[in-house]
Amino acid sequence: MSARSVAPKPELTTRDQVLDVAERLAQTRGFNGFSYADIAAELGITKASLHYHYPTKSALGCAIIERYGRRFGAALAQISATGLPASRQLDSYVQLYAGVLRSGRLCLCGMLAAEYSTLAEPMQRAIRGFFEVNETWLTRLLESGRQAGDLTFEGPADEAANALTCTLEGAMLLARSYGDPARFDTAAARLLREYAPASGRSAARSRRG
Amino acid sequence: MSARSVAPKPELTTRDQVLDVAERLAQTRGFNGFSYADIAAELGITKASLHYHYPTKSALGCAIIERYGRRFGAALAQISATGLPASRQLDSYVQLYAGVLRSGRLCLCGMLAAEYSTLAEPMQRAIRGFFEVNETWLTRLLESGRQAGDLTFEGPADEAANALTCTLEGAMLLARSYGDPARFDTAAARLLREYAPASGRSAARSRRG
DNA sequence: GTCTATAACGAGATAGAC
DNA sequence: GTCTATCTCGTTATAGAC
Repeated sequence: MSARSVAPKPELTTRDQVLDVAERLAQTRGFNGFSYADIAAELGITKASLHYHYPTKSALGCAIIERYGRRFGAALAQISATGLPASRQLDSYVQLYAGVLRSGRLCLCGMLAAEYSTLAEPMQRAIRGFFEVNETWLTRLLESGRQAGDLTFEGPADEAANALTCTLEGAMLLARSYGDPARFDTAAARLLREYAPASGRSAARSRRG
Repeated sequence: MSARSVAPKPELTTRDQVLDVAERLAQTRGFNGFSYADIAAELGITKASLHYHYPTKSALGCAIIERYGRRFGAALAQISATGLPASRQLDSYVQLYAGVLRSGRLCLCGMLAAEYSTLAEPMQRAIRGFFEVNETWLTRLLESGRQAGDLTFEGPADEAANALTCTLEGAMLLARSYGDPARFDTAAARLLREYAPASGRSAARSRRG
């Protein structure tokens, strides 16, 4: 029985460990806020070894975004696959962001959006790609939710999706500056009340009223 | 007639010119995205001269935030002084942000919020101070506007103010990444429709309908 | 108030041994 | 695949002349 035929080994390759550390640093300190030396120190290897896996920092940056986007896309697909009402899927979507913030990080691409003008073009392209995937998914969710009478909002669904994402990204940024993650939650709760007034927490409200 | 008794001279001191350049760089590239060398080159002076005016980069950072906050506060006071209906004042407030974006910049403190964890504590404190001034002003506007029947929103005014700011900050970030300032405008227009449904553009809508 | 010169360090990156 | 050693450059910051 070869190692390849059994379940994937829990041990991570150095390549993946590097990506893990770099991703976390990028989400907490920004791409210009960490160096190869930081990663090397944390993993107990040398900077030279890092360059073997990721020749340039820009290449590392692209790899981070790519993997992050892949995982994010998979999470969206998983939400879609539940077949739940749009309002519930919207809640799950918001929880995706909330979970990142609770883990002490910001959205990778929100972070990189701030540093956008200092990043190499391949990284810029990858960031735009992330937001486009996000917007496409969210637009479809909003559109179908409105048609089903489960979601309520005015105007084009893509504009609503854009506004929604802006609020979530901004809320992460401000919540961390205030050192108060609850700020994200209240902003998110307002969004859900706005878009899905008849679902979830409104049951609690009708129990109260 | 001494120079002090006449109108303020248009010539800026080096101190102010440094602040101007540093502010613009911070708003476009982030605080970790520029160096003393960048400022010195642009002004045609040496790095050593910069250190005479601002001994450390952190001191420069604090000075930038302080002046930015002072100007922002003055702009808010000017809006208040108009005595216009809250809905119109809210529109002016949004235009404050729109103007910054149109000039090719992001909100200074939104930018610094992303780099927050890498900044010295005095800068962090200044950033929080900025957001607090902002939130206090906006909360009062929303509260008084709602009481006057000019604005409509649910829940505590401070939570609404927080959500509103999140959307504007996030919209600036995303609009620039997309290279599409109009994204900010559509997100802002949605906000105004949400909070002031009976004012301004609704007149255009009723003319259409 | 601005300069030259330089210190002291950290960054990204490469060559070549093992 | 990881290491040692090194390069080159950019960074913040300081000393001291003018």
